[in-house]
Amino acid sequence: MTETAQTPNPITTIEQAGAQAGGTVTIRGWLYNMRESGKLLFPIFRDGTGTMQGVVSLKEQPEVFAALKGLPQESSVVVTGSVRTEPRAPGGFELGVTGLEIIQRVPDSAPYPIQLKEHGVDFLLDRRHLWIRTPRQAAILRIRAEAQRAARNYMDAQGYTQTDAPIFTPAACEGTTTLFEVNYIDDQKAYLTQSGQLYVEALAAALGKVYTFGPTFRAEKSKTRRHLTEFWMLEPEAAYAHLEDMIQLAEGLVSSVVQSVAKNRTRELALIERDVKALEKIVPPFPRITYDDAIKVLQKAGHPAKWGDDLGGDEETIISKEFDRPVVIHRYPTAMKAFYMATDPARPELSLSFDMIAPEGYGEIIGGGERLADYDTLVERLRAHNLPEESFQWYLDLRRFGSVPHSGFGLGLERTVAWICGTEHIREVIPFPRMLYRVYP
RNA sequence: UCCCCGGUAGCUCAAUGGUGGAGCAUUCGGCUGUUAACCGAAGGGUUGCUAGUUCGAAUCUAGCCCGGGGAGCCA
Repeated sequence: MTETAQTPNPITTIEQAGAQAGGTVTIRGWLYNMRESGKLLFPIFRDGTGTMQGVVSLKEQPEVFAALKGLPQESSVVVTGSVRTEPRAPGGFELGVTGLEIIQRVPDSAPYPIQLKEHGVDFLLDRRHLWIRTPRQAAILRIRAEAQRAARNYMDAQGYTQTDAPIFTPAACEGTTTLFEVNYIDDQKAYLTQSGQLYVEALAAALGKVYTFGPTFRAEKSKTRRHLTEFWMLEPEAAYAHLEDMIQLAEGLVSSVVQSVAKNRTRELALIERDVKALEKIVPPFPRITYDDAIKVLQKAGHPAKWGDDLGGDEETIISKEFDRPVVIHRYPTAMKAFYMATDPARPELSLSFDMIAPEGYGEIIGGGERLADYDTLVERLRAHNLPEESFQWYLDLRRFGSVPHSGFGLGLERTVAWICGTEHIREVIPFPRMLYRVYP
């Protein structure tokens, strides 16, 4: 592509174009769609920042008209024209096109596959690399970026240092879920991390308050709208922190992320038709109930739950529907939580754990709690969970050398963003979703 | 791994066991304010695969393949 900077008109983005009404600008992008009406063409351009309608009249711009007429969807173009206020145009502005440079013309023999109409999920996921060009998908990805930025800002402001846990790990962090095994160098086996949890504990003992924010992998055969095999998790961990500290941090983090998106991505939220009012209500403190009370709520709702049962998706939905904000459920039975979870000294059958359940049935977005600090108890738990002790020697070192109370949690980015966006499925909120039976494109 | 639903034109979907259709997309024609524009015409099919029942199967049966949703498990 040739450099077009020699054009006398300023190159601008569609997002910025409205501010230059009355002026002439150049936009570099793609032809999103085109409507024709006799001797008038209404091309709609997109450039990644938005879409803008153009107008070309045969009478006034015969050369541009001829070049544009019949140009297939998604052909790349550099267009020049005058920006003007136009109530009839979507967005309120339109571009009176006076110049057109076609960078690449999509061949007529193989037209762009994605139309401006509904498609099936399978079709779209097979063409995810093109699907992300549609305004809705682009808006969701911008909201994701805002959520990530806001999350980092909040953690940094709370005095947490961002660190990074390894992707290759020698063994499971938690014995329960399935791991992706990879061939490491010279016949060694390694696994893709399912959580940075253990490593972030070591980093907390080194740096005090830390968090990681990166991809994690779970080879679970889960086929639901809430699951991905590769997803991003933000995992804070703080030395000398207790359960209550983490619940408050989680409330602050989630509300800060939601408020930032509501404030800074209003255009995108409007485009995907998400009710901002529901988001503005997300301010701390969030409702909290104990696991004990959660069981009672379920029983009152006519659900045959009994103490000791795990809370599945249906149960979470029943509880979350009682509130219009995320709800914190804390102190689950020790038996149903990971081996490293600390127990409640007042009631040893309970763990100092908590989950945060998003409203509207989006499920668990946070899981965490206080960690076991005692060496002997931790060794007992490793054995009880049938975990290979030799792989955890470095982790046990954290209890040998200056063990302290410490706590943390994991926040699932995609579930959080899916809830904020109100998307049907979690796969829409990550650029290239990795799911059961789907690793293409 | 288990349970439920689906697979028909490029896409979204119709079609009582009796000649496989529509809208959109594509190509051609028309239209000076369109809003997934509209109007007219044309091309486009091994009905997921295999076997079976039947005079006759997109339709009924069995097996397999692929996809979706859910359970379990989890963020």
